[in-house]
Amino acid sequence: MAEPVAISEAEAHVMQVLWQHSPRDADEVFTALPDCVDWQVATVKTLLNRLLKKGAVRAQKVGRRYFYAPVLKRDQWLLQESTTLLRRLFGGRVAPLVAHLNQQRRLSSGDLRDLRKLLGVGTQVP
Amino acid sequence: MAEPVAISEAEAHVMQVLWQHSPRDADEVFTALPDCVDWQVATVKTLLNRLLKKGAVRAQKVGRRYFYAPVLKRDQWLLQESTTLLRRLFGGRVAPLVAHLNQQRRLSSGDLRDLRKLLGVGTQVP
DNA sequence: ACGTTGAGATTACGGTTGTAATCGTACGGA
DNA sequence: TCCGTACGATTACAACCGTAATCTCAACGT
Repeated sequence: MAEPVAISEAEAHVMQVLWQHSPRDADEVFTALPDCVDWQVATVKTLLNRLLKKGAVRAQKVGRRYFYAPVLKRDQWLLQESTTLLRRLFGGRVAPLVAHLNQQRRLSSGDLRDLRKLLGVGTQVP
Repeated sequence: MAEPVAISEAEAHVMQVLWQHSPRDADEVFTALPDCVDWQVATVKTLLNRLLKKGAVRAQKVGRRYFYAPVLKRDQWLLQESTTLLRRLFGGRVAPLVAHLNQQRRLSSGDLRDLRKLLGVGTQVP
């Protein structure tokens, strides 16, 4: 049934690099982290262990070290986080979010174009 | 400058009732909470105090009790939470979120209609 | 004047999170 | 064979969170 594994902010950074490419060992995860994340290796190991305990990643021992791979799927995580936020803030629907962003002038013309394209609005006069 | 006052989940519930109507005292907040939130009055008072300390609400003493009102604006909060999530998950843009929901078949026809209306797609043949 | 009571203030306490340092130990090199 | 080293495992620790109970003191009623 897959209970909703809750991933913290920091843990999510680790997942991101594992989603990018896996399996990877702790050190590889460490070096693959974006520059904006400035941790010690020890921190990465802690997070990997927490993720293991949560069942969000799995580890395979090769020699003396472990290689980690995601168990939680990225799509599942995206959906979970998104719907949680939409529920908390906008009654679970996405249109009010877009409306809000629009009202607050936070939609670029690029955003609008992408959205229109998505919604099949492209069916105009060729 | 208004630093981004961070509101926790539980605190947000309290803010919601204050945004609905304010000022209110602790007891009024307590009774105005939705049924799904099942707290003791003490809990509400704790949260109100934490919000006070964070500067998210302000209190005015009348007789022996305090009446609370939001300082943090709802719109500001909505925008903050939304953009934070969009940044964390979708590179800060909203179209990929909608695309994802769509792919995962999480957009109802009502959602689609609302979105189209919002995006001025309504300009069709009358 | 005094006690009751009800409001806010203080304290509690276990869990999670961010961020590591340190410990223990198995492998590989000398 | 012995030692250093490089990993994972264990431990640390403060802040924040959810969730309250208890304490304290001022005001109201008698």
